[in-house]
Amino acid sequence: MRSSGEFTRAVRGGRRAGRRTVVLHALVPGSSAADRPETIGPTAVAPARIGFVVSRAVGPAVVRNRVKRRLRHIARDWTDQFPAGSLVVLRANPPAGGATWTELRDDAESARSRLSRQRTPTGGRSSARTRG
RNA sequence: CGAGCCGGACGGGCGGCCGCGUCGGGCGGGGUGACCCGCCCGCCGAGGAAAGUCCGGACUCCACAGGGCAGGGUGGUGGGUAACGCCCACCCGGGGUGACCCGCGGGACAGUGCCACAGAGAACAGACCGCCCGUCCGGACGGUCACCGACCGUCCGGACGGGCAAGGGUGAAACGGUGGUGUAAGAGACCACCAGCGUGCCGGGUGACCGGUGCGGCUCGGUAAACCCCACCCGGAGCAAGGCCAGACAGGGAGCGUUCGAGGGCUGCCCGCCCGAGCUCCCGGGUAGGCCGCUGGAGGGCGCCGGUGACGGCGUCCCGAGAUGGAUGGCCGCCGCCGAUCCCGGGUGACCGGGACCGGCACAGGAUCCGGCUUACAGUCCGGCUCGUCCG
Repeated sequence: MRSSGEFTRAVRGGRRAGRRTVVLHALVPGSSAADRPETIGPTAVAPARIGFVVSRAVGPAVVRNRVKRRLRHIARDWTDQFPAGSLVVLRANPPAGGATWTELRDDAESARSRLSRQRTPTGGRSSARTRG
């Protein structure tokens, strides 16, 4: 995600799951009439898109860049974990600057499984645990 | 060997797997086209401070970048440089035994302001204690008169009048210092030397200034990161500069004005100059996308020459980030350095050598590009120099 409008819509209109180091927002299309899936071409639907928010409260530039790179690494395979057209925002809390790699990964994956499990289209809850 | 001063360099290394960004090549796709997208392969991919954004430039636009006032900056001298508030050398002042270090280092007889507390007195200053002289009072001792008492002399204490500023004490600072003459006691009151101020001459230096010598009045505080004065410098904005393209919409109303000039620009004002037919406000609507600028430059390494040096000249070789929600992340192996624990060997011992395992390895991330400054920083290496001790 690149535009600030998309970030605002995802953070304000989406579901939220908070952990110590990160907060995850996910806006899934179809939940309301205003959030129709964006279309590219006549039939294809855009895949889920992800954005990151790392504020100055996390730390100086070196720390912020490292946190953002780690979050990007974690979220590499998340596009097929959310329905097409979803807007997903992964935001870092201030403790993320001092967290280790495993702490950050576990928090982010925990938040993701919480949101993506409840949004499985078939309603099945056992098949959503695809972590690892 | 110990303590220390100055300068310079580095700031983890090698390798494997997955992933990311630019560029080049290949294949495929979209589009009339400019161009864009996907996959594969290859090369490359953060710093000495990339930081703070404090100075100086290059570059871009403002027509030229004019004069005065205001404003800002700099402040020993000479040089280096594209330029600087930077660097080098020297001068002066201060500190250190020394190598060296520190200095926002013009002007306080152009003017104005301010100097707290303490202290007697703080800027044409002042007399608390004190020193000296005189008068008076009291006391002690001695002398004279045969005694009480009186008078005279010496000493002590007090009051009053006057002289003094040497000594004590206060302070960051007390209107020169030392010695002498002088005096009732004293004082640049006078004398010698010294310090300081002003001024003349001689010598050295491009210069700041230094050395020597004569004269003068005798001493004349500090603060200009207080106003101010003097000299010199400074046009404004900044890569979101600026340029090209694509795309979209929808206009309506009011006011001022078209050479008798609205409105702009040149800095804040004035003068002077230039552009000039649109400009301002209200209501309503649309867009905020792409490309260029964009990285080879006052660039770096080495050698020679000039210069005390900063630096300059010549020759030769090398150049391998250009993102735009902003590319460096994840996992692993070996080595290096530091710290704790344990084991083995040597030694009476401080300790030395070897091994195992655990933990740690700083400060910090480009955004137009350079030259500086400042600040942060685990640790390592190199060179030069000083002082002390011991040995020869």
